[in-house]
Amino acid sequence: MRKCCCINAVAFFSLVFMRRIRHMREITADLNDMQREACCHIDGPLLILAGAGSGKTKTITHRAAYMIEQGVNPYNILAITFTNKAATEMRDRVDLIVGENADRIWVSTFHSMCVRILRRFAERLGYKDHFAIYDTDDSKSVIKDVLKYLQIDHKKYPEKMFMGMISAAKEQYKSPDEYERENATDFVKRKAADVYREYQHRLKKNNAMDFDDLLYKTVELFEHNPDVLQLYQDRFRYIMVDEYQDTNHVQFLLIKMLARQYRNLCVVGDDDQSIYKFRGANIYNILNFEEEYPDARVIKLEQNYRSTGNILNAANAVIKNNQGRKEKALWTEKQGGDKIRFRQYDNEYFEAEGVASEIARLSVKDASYRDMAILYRTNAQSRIFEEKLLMRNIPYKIVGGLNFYARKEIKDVLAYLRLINNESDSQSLKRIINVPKRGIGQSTVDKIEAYAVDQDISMGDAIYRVEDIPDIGRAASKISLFADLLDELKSMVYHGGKLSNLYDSILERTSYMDELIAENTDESKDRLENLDELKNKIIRYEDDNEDATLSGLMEEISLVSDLDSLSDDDDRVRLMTLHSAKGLEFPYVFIGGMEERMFPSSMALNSDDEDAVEEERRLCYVGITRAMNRLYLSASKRRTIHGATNMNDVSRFIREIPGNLFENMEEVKKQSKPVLAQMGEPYKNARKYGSNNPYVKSTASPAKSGMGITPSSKPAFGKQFTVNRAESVDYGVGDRVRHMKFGEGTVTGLVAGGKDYEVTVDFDRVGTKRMFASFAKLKKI
DNA sequence: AGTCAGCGAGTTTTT
DNA sequence: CTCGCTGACT
Repeated sequence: MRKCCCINAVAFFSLVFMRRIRHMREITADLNDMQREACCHIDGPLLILAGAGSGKTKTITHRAAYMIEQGVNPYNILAITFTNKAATEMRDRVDLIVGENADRIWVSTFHSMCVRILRRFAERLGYKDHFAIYDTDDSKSVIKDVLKYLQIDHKKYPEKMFMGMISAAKEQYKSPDEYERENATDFVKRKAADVYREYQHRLKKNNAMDFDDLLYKTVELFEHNPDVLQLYQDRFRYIMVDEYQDTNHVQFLLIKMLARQYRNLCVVGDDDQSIYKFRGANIYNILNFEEEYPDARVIKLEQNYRSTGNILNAANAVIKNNQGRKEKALWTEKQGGDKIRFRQYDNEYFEAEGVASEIARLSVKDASYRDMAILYRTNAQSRIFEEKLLMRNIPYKIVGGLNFYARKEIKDVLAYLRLINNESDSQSLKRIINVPKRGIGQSTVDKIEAYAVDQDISMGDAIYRVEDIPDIGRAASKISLFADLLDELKSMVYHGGKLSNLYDSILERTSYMDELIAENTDESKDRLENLDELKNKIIRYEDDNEDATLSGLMEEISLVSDLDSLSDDDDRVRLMTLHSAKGLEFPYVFIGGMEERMFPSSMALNSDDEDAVEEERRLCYVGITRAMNRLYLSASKRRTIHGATNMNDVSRFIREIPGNLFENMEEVKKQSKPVLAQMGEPYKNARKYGSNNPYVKSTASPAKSGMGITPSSKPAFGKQFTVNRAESVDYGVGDRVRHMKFGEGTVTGLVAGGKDYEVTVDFDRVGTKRMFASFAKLKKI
């Protein structure tokens, strides 16, 4: 019996041992030499310079798995990523390799890591653990109040300027006092220091932190509480930081503090993909890593597994034009491949149309919609692409863009939830005290606020003392009703009610939903849909978290972006900014707006910062390297921005790509010549004066439904690329159709014009309209 | 207190 | 072009 046990024990251990050996081999088996080296370097500082598509995620996930196999307790591993999506992906992939226990690795973004730490030790900083997280909108309205309070003219000194300065100060880990001291001679910055100080004061009053505070306060916490720092240093013996080129100074400090004891710090990044300088990312964190950690091992991953040779060569050719980068040479085994397609269109409608028609073509024979992405420099560009995709019934998804949580109805309801969660949150209170209308006007709100400031209490407390507030008049009873409503909702939380029920109660008790239903417009229907969507998110949160709490929900909502919910399984074309595309890959990539002043942006071109254009170029590099099989680049000769039409040269980045990499080399050469060379003498002078010049301004009135620029643009503007052939339409007289703006209606006329169909529709809401089929967004229903 | 018209201003990227 | 704000009016 006993012997039997022994044998079993031996067998068991050898089994485990063999499994481990096998695993070790397995873990590193499909890595290349460099990747394997990075994977197996566990102790001491390590810098992995990972070029685009070089298997970076694979390497670090395998590294985590390898560490666990080597006996490192997963509990002692911290992996910091830039986005929640990257965090989830990393966790899933480690799970896949090591199975159980991987969930004990702490994988998170900088911000969510900080929130977790701060919640636990909030009181050491004078905060309550239910503190709210303010987004940019919230901050802005606080700043607005501060400016009013300090009697600073917000027209002369806009909120945005102060926000930028305060943010920059926080990223540098500068307190208001330090900031003031360092800028004593600068009039505006001295003012900014005052705003900064008062802003922080108010945030604290509201028991709220902004995004920058999350990082700042964590560093502050560690600095003043060695015991807390010790706790986390002990826990995080192995630290990995992804996208290290995007870290700012506070993040640098944070990591440095945490890693000080064990020095097992592995950072991964690519200086060529540093595209967040505008929000404080300091590229020198990665460039000078070896100076900070002289004993650091440096490993370069230079083999690209993603893109074909042509695409990679184009990317290399572009990025080569930047100074001051770490020399590296990405290479691939996939030589050749499809050549790059570039095309310049007459205007942005034709450009979008061209892209949409190519997508339609590809979807028929080569690819699924999910394999394709349209990338652009600014969110504003998405609209036209959206229109044209809609017209062709191509399913698409806009990633990022105007944040779901930034919508009015969502912010309103969230403000209720936030206020219930954190009664000090005056900002949320002000937002909803009269939403929906309950007869509490601005002057009343001002009186409550003045009283709260005077008594040094929050507005949330003040509304319970209406009888003490001077001059409140007959609004008092209304305020009390509001306070009662809040009490009722709060009690639901105290009694452990479900969050989704709380949500329903809010909508019900405030009649918020009823009002929208009564409104019965397309817009209100949209809003109702969004509210439903929010409810789904809440239910999903409850399903995913056994210990679902209101503050947990608020946190998730503050820190999770649209980007993170991007799933691979819905078959749609992805539309997003180049920034959002970082870290993703697609077989077919379209980059639109390849024009001077679009990309590189006019901001960058006008900037005194020499590096501004280089950052744009890095962005271009990021964009190009997203493509696996084929890359489409497009530009538009004319583009209407804010009502004015501009003529733009083809982007310098196009000219930086060697001609032989293009499918249509000759055409590209012709098109990428500056516009004035194509247009001839009379227009030369016009260009110099930029967009305010009458010659450049469009004389045609640009059109409500995109009809302003007709297909027959003048030959004087060089070679034409007519893209819109006559569309065939799938509806006829008598059919019901839906228009994006005008709603539903009945087709009453359909006339074939020279190039297009002229459709007459009798809309239910707005009456009869006549439009061209290729521009109207009509869908048969 | 609430609504609505008219005006001016601002437009890069986001955790 | 599209918000957002102001100020006059109901």
